[in-house]
Amino acid sequence: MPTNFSQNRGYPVTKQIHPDRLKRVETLKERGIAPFPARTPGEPTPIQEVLAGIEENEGKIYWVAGRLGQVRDFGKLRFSHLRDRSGAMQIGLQRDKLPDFWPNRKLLEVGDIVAIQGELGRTKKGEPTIWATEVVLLTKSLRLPPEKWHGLKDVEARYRMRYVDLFSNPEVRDSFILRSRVIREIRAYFDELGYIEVETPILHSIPGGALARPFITHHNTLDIDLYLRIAPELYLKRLIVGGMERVYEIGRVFRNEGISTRHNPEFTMLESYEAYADYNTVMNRVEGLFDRLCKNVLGTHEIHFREKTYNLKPPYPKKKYIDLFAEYNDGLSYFDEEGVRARAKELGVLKEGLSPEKIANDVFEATVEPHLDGPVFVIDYPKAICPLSKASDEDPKIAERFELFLGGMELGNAFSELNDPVDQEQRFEEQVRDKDPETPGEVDYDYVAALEYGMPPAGGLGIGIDRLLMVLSGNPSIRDVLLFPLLRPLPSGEEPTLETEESDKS
RNA sequence: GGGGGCGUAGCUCAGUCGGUAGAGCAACGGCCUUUUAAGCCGUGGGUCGAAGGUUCAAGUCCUUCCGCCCUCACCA
Repeated sequence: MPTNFSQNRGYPVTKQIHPDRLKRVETLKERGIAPFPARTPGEPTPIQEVLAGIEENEGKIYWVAGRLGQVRDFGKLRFSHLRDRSGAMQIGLQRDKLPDFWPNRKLLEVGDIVAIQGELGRTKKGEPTIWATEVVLLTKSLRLPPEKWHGLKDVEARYRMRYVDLFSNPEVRDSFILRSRVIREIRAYFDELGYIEVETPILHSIPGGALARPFITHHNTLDIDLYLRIAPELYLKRLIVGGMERVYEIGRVFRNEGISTRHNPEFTMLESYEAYADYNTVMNRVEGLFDRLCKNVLGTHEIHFREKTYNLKPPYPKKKYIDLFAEYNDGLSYFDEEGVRARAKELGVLKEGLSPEKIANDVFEATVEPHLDGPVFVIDYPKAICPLSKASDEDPKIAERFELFLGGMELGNAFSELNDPVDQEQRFEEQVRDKDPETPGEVDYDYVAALEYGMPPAGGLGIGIDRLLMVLSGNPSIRDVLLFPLLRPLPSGEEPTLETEESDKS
């Protein structure tokens, strides 16, 4: 009962070891065939390559290696498919071509990893086939694979046993190949703009750069608590102070918060900072990046996500936060404290003890965000809710900040970076006075010191890579773009030994 | 944390009004040299997520618990 993960009786899947397969391991050994040999014979050719050259290469000899599919047995002839990382193709085993192997043919079965040497040809119906002249078992599979036609559907089993999901549902692998290509293309984009890719600490002594509860850990030798980073922001801006001028980091951040279709406690963030730029520059960068991803990776600007279609051809509309606020709240002014308060109460989002700006922002999130399918830049946020953003030269109440919405989700956050050390220090100290558990408990004075040396005007960007991939790949849940999403661990228990297994069966 | 849904064979799923636990694929034993969800003959396989309760009788009804999914809340 492998997918009855919930039953409280220890390791859940050992029962899947198939007794007949264990016996076949013994038979193999008796016949002098290693079930888990160290060496792979020949040099396997990727199946995709074999198939691509079939017209000119028919009759040539190839080694291919991969996982064996279901066997179709005709007595003196057996067909199966073989799948490797690049694709799948048919192999044909004929008694007359495999006199030595033939008595052992039934020791090889679906799920085993094998290498096959043989001549590339076709069947009577034209199916490209390698007619084996050598068959070498590389790894015996002890568990029954999921059903050939439906694959593995049970979502919990798919996430917990992604290794099975990947080989039994080939389209899953495609999502992760897409992920790899998108990230490579992001790097190429920033590299070509002269950005330097950097790696900054993940263990922080003061969590900062975002508002979120951190994970706490402990360093034994120093005997101090450390925090897994909630954002790389403050370190990256130190590099701007240091004169690196254009830097980006793609890395994991950790937030000790809820899990949902849009949230995983660890996720991948892109952050970039560019000196002598402002948030307008950054909007151009985002458009350039998305345009490039569409052209070079997807081959289209039209994407489908959660039953809706989006066009990612730039430019994207820019809408002012204040205007959107009024638009979806009957013309109510963001700055009308009493009106906003009443509206929050009416919506049921009013919480006591919050600043007027935060109340207003809750109203914004309740009334405006559901309508932001995007792509759209929401620009010019009230400065009071943007502690790391620079105020507009024209209007000191407005911060030069934008958030990017796409697919109804907040995908990115960016601003003209606040580089006034006095202003920054005051804002940090206000945060510390606030007893909100998500605000830092300590001012990062070292970061303030960095600003005191002088940080050039800069535009910074943060994009949630996983959410971006959800939209680009059309997967509605963040778990489908994470190879190993966080699930509650199974109850620990004694894993039965194989001997126990056998005696259980008898 | 609230609400809703789900959990039955290795996998995918049925299971009516409470009345002996089902199918397809997979597995096991055979036959077959052109199949590709191969076909044909035969066989085995279940603590129905767990515990408790109601009942003559529970996969089915009730309670509690476990896990997963969706949703709301939360979420720079």
